[in-house]
Amino acid sequence: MARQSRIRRTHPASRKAAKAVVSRRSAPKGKPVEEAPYHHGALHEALLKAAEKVLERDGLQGLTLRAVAREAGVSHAAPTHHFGDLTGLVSELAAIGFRQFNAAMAAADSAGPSPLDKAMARAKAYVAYAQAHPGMYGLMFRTERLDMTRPALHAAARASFAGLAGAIGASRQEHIAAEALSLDQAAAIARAWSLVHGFTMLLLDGRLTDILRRLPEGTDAEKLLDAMLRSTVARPAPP
Amino acid sequence: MARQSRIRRTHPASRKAAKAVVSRRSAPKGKPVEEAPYHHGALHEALLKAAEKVLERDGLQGLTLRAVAREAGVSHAAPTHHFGDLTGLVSELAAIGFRQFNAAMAAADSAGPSPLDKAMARAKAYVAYAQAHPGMYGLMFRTERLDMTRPALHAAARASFAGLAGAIGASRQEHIAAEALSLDQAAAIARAWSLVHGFTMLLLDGRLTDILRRLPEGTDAEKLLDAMLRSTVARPAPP
DNA sequence: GCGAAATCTTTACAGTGTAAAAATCACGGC
DNA sequence: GCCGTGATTTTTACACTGTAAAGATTTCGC
Repeated sequence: MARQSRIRRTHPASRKAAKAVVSRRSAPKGKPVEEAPYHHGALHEALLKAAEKVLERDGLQGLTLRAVAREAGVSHAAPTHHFGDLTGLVSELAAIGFRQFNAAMAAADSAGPSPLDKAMARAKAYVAYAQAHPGMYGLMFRTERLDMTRPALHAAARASFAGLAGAIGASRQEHIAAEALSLDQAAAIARAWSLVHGFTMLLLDGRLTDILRRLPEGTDAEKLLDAMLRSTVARPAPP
Repeated sequence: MARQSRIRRTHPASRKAAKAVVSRRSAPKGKPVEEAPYHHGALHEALLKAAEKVLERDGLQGLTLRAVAREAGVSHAAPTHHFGDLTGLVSELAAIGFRQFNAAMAAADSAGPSPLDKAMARAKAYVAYAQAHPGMYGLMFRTERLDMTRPALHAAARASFAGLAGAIGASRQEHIAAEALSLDQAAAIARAWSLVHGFTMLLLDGRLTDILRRLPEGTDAEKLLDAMLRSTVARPAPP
């Protein structure tokens, strides 16, 4: 699609026309005088970093193959060799997102004495990651252009789910097997995941701003999340 | 973006080159012999119907202005005059989706004697609508290209939220004011909405297939939803 | 060192959104 | 009745996108 906002292009026109130019590729923040070699050397990772930058700066709409190539200072077709197509790039980036997310969840796991505190801390870490990296979370959960059969993405997403299932199992003092699940266990997992994922999506989509505006002065999303999780314990009334 | 799948185009090339052709525009299922007038007459609604058709057939990715114009048998620029841009068309279509959704929820409201049964019926109707119209639900909740300030969309979405809030209030035997909300009320609303919306999104995204596969033979999404809602009542352990 | 393979650029093409101009028709005032 | 004005629709044009194919350059195994 043609985006309306014009974006500055960093890639110079042609090598032949750039006789006097010292550096053919000028990465946005790279050292200025380096003679950029024809072979980048570590373009794979550079493209992924550029992609994350573009994603968080311009959103999902702005995350295009050509924008990433511009950000990395290479020709627009360079990413193809490393990722095949846009789905490939997006999937690799989503895998990075899942690994970041897993690390954030693991870090939150240490806090809290009681299992209830642990669960609250995990839920808050979940939402906090999504708020800190809205582009990434959106990429991981709201994009149809993900190829879940890619090994890196599949493994990272699976690890994320295993962490969730393990936490649920621990809070119920059960072991959750890798294969079979009881309906009760599945319901507990689906309930926890749906609750926190749904809240996150509604929050990122701005669907909760109306609710937040009607609350007492200065009540933010985290307070609402806290109250919601607490009410899940105290008040057994279903929707 | 350039889509890979070639799509047949129904719109003939040029009027001047179509001397022998009786009907200039041949709508996909219209009566064959009608001489299509230059002015369509009801193009606005025809475009919206075509858009819904394209959405449910080709998904969000396939919902383009030009595809809708082809489906309706008009030139690719015709929708611009009626909707301004793609955001306009998508927003009007989302408004239709919210109205459909509201009607489905209202229809489910009659069932069930106890308030708990009512709540379960509402939740099931919610998920059922999304499963029956996955494209529409995705459009309503997973698209950044929505202009929520458009009157039709704003009103329809607001009505949908009011229905939810009203149902929560009824189940708590409270009146939920249009302006102020207590933290407790907001938490109850956020909890119900997050739970059902999160479940729906995970389900539509295929993120629950792993869970469903590990369940006893023949357990489908509705059974899992039922168990999840029931466990929300019976089991007070948070995530 | 040298040929083969990997990496990167150029070129090309079909598809997209959107703006502007041209064409066609409906309709109200005379 | 008819004519101009405005609404509706098509044509044309352009910048952007993904992707394929071919050429240029460098690295690497031998």
